[in-house]
Amino acid sequence: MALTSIDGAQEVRIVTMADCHGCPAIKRSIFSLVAGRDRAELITHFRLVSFSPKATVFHEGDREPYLHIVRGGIAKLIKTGESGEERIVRLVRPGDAVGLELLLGDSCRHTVSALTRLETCRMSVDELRKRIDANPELAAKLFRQWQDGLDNADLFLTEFSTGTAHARVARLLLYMTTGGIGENCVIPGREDMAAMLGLTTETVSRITAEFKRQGLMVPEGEHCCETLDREKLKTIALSSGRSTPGERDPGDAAGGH
Amino acid sequence: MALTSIDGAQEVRIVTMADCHGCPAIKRSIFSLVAGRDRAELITHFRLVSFSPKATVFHEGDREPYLHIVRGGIAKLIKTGESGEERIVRLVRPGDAVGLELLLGDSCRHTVSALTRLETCRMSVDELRKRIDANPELAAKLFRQWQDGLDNADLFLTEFSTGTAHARVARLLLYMTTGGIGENCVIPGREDMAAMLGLTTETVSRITAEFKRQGLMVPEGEHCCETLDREKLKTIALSSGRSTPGERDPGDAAGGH
DNA sequence: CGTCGGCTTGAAGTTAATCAACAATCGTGG
DNA sequence: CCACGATTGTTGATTAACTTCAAGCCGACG
Repeated sequence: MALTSIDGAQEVRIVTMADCHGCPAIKRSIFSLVAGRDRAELITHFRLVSFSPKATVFHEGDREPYLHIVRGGIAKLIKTGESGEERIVRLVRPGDAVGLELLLGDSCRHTVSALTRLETCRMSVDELRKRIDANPELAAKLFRQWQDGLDNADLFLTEFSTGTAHARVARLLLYMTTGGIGENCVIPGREDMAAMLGLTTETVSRITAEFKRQGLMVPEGEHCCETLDREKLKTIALSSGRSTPGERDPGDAAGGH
Repeated sequence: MALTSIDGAQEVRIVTMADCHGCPAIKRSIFSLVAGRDRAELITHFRLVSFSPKATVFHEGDREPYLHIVRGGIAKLIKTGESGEERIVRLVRPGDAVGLELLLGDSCRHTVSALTRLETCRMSVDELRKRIDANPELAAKLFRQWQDGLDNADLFLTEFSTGTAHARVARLLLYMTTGGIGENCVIPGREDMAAMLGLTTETVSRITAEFKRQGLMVPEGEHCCETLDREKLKTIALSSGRSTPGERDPGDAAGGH
């Protein structure tokens, strides 16, 4: 067995002012408005943590003393069903906080793990609570974070859990490679895609393979894909699925060789 | 055209202290800790609003000056897709707030309408904002509200958008008649169920009919259902669906007559 | 009494899951 | 550097599940 429960392949470091300045998440972060001397004090409570892909940040049900703000990379939030199946309920990107529920004294709602290489800024829940009481603007920032989470959840519900398999895959590809999440061009593994879309890995594989054959996506490097035909994918994302009626594409049918 | 946009079949009333005392939502409400003189002042900004089933509270995209706290009944939050199809992304119950996003200056995220007869306590967004700045405990209450929304969204994602149609319907029935939502015994119309489960009304109808024939649910009155076989429904909710292999049930097959 | 909306049912057609095999890729250690 | 086993991705054949289209039913209501 691989020691799945202890895959905290992480590394921890003190945070410097330089880290903060270079932080790609600073704008969206809840601490964006804390500056100068205050920030200097604040960051003594921070730690930089990095996780290799698939490493775990939280386990569902745990009661952690820290929450994390994502600095770089993408993390997935997983709910494990009673029958053991895993469902990815949303992805988080730089600037998002994970573990906000800890602020309320609750236990972790999801298992959070790294989809890509992940870097977070870790902070004590208690410390954060103190600051919230003192600073109403911070509360507003947190409202926004929660709202972002909700919007994200709605997105997964409306875009990734509705419609045909073709439409879902198309929508996910667009999502992963546009403003929403994709700074670069990250295409998750088939299993992760399946867990986001409520499909099987086989189905996802078939459909992505089909898209590739049709030239709608051209893989570049590992889990990366620079060129995709956004327009056509958008059509598929909207329509109920396959090639638009009337516009059959003779190219693919014979694809299997 | 039916004036669909103006189906605000509502009635508005000033709020009295007695209303507050009798409020079934008082415990979960964000204002639970405001009492005495403060409350007396507070409620001058409240209005009681009641909606008949299907009436609309908010329209997605609108910028309303009020948010609502549900006092009684159940409301549905609807997202309308680009192709016009409606998806119910969650239900809210007494004590829940709708329109929190208005606090952040955003427009309404969902079309909110009454599933059952609905009574809400309406409040000015601006007034609420003032109070938040003055009262950190209120912020904490709001955190909780947002978190409840998130939990609810996760529930819809994991319970109602995954698994076979049988499992989904079973889970929804259990949800509607247990702690989660169901004080009484509300069974939504087939179309609403379909919109929550990502299925067609026909499929939902078939499955509920099947459940009825098997005696798993016995309708009582209009959209109400007192007796249901929770245990068997739980089994169906977990398993991938129909009668467990080996334990075929001879009762149903001939059901059609 | 007739019509309308919501529910049920049937038959046919599609779609995606399942089971099973195989290919490609990765990481590891020889 | 290559060989090996272990993942991860691809593909096919088959079956089960759900949708679609179409019709009929029932109760409410004008």
